[in-house]
Amino acid sequence: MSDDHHLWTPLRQGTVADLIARRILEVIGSDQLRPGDRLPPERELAAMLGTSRPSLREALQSLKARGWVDIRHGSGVFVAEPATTRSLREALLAEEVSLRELYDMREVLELPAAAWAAKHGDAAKLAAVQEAYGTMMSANPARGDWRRMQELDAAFHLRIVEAADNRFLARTQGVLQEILAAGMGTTLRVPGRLERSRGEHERILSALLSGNPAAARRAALTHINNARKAALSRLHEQPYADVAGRQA
Amino acid sequence: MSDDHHLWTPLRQGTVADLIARRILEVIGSDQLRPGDRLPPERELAAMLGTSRPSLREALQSLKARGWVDIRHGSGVFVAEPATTRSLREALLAEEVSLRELYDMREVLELPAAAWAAKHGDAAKLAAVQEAYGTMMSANPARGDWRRMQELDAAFHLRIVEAADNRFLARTQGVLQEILAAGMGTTLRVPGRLERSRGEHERILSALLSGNPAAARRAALTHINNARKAALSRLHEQPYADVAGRQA
DNA sequence: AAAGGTAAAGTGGCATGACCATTGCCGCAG
DNA sequence: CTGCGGCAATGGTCATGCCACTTTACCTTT
Repeated sequence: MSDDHHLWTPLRQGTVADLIARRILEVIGSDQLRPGDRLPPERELAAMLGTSRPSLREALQSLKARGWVDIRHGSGVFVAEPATTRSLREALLAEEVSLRELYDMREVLELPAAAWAAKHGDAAKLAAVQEAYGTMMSANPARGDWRRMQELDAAFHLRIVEAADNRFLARTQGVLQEILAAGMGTTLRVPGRLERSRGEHERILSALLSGNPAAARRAALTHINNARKAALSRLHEQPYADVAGRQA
Repeated sequence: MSDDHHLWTPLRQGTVADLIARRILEVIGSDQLRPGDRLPPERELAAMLGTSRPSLREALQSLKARGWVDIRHGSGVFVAEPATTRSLREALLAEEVSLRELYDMREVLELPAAAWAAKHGDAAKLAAVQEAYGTMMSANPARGDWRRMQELDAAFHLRIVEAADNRFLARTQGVLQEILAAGMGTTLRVPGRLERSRGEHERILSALLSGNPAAARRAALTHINNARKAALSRLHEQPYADVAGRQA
């Protein structure tokens, strides 16, 4: 059989509910409708779109799940605030796996990785670790650019795992970091955490460079445990302080 | 006015669609329904939940938007595969990972898993491990059904990891097993391997049931090392003999 | 016997229409 | 001017019927 199938696109793609959802997103995206604005009543909107009310409602549920609209019984459907959107998405990501599971997984991956890197890591990859360390140390946190600080931190740990010379391990660590970053902000903003973290990083690095697997393992464990504590304290304080009261 | 309002909780919280969605998530989260499984037909499920089909459909659209289910016109509603698992597998299949890396990864994942399962594993999940063990022992290898033997073996190890109560860990192990199975046949056909493997499994299981983390860890390490040797010896003989032509 | 087409059953997709529940406003009574 | 009661607007839920897609089994054709 030939590979012409990609030439033919369906006349109408997706279900009606999906089409409606996309259409509404277009309108919101084009600023014809701004956060806080009310959409037309379901009955009217369905008529305008030439569909039934159930189909429209399915589309609205989909948008609501993704945090784009806010449905209030008795008053109407409103375009949601962007802040609400973001926190909702984060909450959903966090719901998938708990913080405990994620940090336990860090132990599973990073302790053997540190040990292996110290034992077998070749010079080039260890140099990459060292370079990431240097970049991180020279970054200035005064500007409050926490996002960049987090990226540098993640890069440092990823270099270590890569030095362990196991692609499966490295890939898994990459996915773990993604989830961790998406589910919560950096833990470095916890008072005093940044300074302590730097010291811990230094201990890990020197253990790697001196080729001491046991020390590298211990240093990594200490670091992860402290990061875990910081993450938990951050959760207990004021999670999502900027959207307080707007939650469903 | 007094602050008694928190004493009074609404009889039923949220809309029916939301309740249904939460209910389905519970079922999925409790592992009674696994990725790839099909949900009951909409009509039946709606009847079981005591609601109407439109309400159920709204809930399904919400779950679909959040990536929990996969709805296929004409065939059914299926539990979706977590995005993390999918991306991991794709990335790993693209680049060819070596046997060494795969078996090293088994150590990384399964040693802590065995230790945790022995230490904290709840009775139900340990019972699942024992059941998998029984099924594996009662299977008759005389029929030469190596594919089934391998599946049972993989199931046994997966149950252990699941007993460690970490969903991220369990998913990663699932991907690892898939790749291991796709890349090479079972190592159980190596002469004498089946018998030795059974003894090793028995030692792991008894360590788990007696709640001895250190012993569980040692037993798992021994098992993996022996499996690695068998895999290597098999590789030198007739690599991929039994899976030729069965690949996608 | 193998290949292909066809019909039927199972399942999701969509529409209609009716009624219930909540909210917010407006007018009326005090 | 204030309070409250009712009414209209709007989302929430349900029942029912039919359409569209997928899959499977069977039957025809070669």
